[in-house]
Amino acid sequence: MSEERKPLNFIEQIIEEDLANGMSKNNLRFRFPPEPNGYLHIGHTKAIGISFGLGEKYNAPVNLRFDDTNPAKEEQEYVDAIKEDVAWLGYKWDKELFSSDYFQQLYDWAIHFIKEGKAYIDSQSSEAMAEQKGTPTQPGVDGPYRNRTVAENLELFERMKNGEFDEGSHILRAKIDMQHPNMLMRDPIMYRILKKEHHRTGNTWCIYPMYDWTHGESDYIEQISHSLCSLEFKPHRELYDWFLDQVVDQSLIRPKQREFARLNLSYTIMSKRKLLQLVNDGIVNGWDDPRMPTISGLRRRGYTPNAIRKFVETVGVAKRDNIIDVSLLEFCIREDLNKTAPRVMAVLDPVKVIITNYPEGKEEWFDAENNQEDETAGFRKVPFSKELYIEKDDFKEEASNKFFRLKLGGEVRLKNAYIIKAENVVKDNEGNIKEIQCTYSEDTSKKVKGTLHWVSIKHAIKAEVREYDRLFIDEAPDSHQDKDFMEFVNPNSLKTIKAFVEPSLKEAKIGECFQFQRLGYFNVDNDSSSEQLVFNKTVGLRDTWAKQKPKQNNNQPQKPSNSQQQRKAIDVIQKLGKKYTNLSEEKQLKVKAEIQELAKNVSYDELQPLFNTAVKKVGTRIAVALALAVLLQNGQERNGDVNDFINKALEDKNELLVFEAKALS
RNA sequence: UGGCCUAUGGUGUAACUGGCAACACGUUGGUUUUUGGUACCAAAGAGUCUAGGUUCGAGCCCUAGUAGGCCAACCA
Repeated sequence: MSEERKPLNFIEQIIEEDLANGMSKNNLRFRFPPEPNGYLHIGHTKAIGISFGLGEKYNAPVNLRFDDTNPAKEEQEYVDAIKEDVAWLGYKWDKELFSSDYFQQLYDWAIHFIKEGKAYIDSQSSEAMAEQKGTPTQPGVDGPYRNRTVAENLELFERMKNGEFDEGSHILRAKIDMQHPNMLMRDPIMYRILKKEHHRTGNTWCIYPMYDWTHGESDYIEQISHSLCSLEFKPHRELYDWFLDQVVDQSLIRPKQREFARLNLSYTIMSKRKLLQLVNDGIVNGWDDPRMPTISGLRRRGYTPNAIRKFVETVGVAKRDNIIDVSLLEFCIREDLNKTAPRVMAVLDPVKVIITNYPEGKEEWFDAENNQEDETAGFRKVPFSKELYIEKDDFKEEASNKFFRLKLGGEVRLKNAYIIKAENVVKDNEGNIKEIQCTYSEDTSKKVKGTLHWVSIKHAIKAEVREYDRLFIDEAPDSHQDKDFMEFVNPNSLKTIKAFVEPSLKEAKIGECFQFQRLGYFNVDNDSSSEQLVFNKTVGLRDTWAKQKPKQNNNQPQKPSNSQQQRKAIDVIQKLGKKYTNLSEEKQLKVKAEIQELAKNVSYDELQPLFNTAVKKVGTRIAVALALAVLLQNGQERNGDVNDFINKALEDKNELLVFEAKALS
């Protein structure tokens, strides 16, 4: 078997390098460290996928560690929800751990720091400390308590721990460097007083360690080899390493923090705080609302772990900011459901069809294939009768032959049943179509272009269908400095429909996924009961017909084409020039004309700097020559610079350039 | 008066560590089809932010610039 080299992402490359440099594969260990202060969302799935994915790839353990150092925000409810979500995604953690497990060890180390003169108690207000800290562009200054004696520090810290002081009156800081260019190194806080009950340690502690102090040391205690987090923690790495330096035993694994770009999805927000606001403001009905990008929301919407994992895998891992198009997510769920979801028929927006030549009272039960993508899926029975529903959109009195659904005088196939022909329509006083009268033919071998889905009115079950649209109408709702993301909330993100579904769906269970043929994928919502079936639309089928129809809603995002036009002519010329020499002769002529046209809007001052373009950049020089010709024609005088440029071009070995230069001389 | 990170088709990620840019989504055609779905075929779309440099050769290395992001919570 030839070994295929699958490209490695930069984190895998780092690991491979470490392995090559002698690290044992057995020492590989990862962790996923959520703070239990909210629900996991699709963005977290990337972090989960990276660390757990590495665990699977290298057969290494992955800990689930709750970063619970702030009792004010964290709750058991979130711990449970997070565990459920990670497990649902199909990942298995090695140990379930909590940073709070390490509070004693952290405390002991802190004492050690104080004794070594590497930490001290500060007793100022947070405002005073913030002022001394400086700004990103200005260094900080030492505070008045920075040089307390070890004995004094030890005593105060002891009393902090014993609860003798109020919140905010003292803190423990690492003693590093108040002038450090990295603000995180300007004597960062290690402990603060918080007289709150902790979800796990109760009232044992009233001082709690800060993230920076806790995280690296927790990694070290657990012997995590690679500690992976998102980009905004990059500046923390220096501090992470500093803290580690103070305690690390050379014979043990020293964890490495590495950072990747977090996932952003178009038309979506990822901030827990903002998601919470949607919940609190009643924009959505809870964290698991199917419109939410939370894992629980996606689950309820009908997304599968498979699809989400595939998505995260496809998205890749790198270090630059990104916005992933939701269409990729939709592709992943369609791809998965196409293979697995049983097909059924449902009519969401019904219009009545009467089959005039079908006997009154007769019914037939046809075999219908459950899933042509899956041979083992089998068949079910669907009932047929004289009166049916089809979709309103599937009928037009008159239409061009591009419309191959039902029209007067035309024939279509009813999926799994007969071919019918529309003969007549009955309308109410206002001209709305009340029923379509058709005749059927038992010859089903005939070739007809359209196939429609339908339900027998007599047998159909009423069901509620919830159709969702994106929650925001802006591609990046929280990226506008001047506008609040709430301004972009889509008021029509939920549409509730009374639909008719085939009777086989009567026994459908909560969570089950179906393809409503020709419409999309739907799953049974939690709100569903034996009296009232409720479906969520997970995602529609690809609909190439909809694209052909003239667009009715002109809310199309404006094309960024004007920004293209606004690009300065000289820049465009430069760009065109670059590829000039690689083009076919025919295309060269086109580009040449384009450059000549653009050159009319170029000033000499813009062009002049390009005269000394590097010799090897022939294409650019040709473009300059072409533009120069236009300028000269329009009265630009030939000065020394111009002549130098021309002469140099004449001496070039590239024929095209020489040709254009000759035209100038 | 700063530090750090990033820059490749519309989007995302690659490019065997320097050898004339690939894959997926999306887009556009077409074939098949009892889903205008799926599957399959094909096409268009970037010459790698700019300018210099090193090199026989640069998307990969160096220098300078530009643009974007992150850093001033007793949050994580």
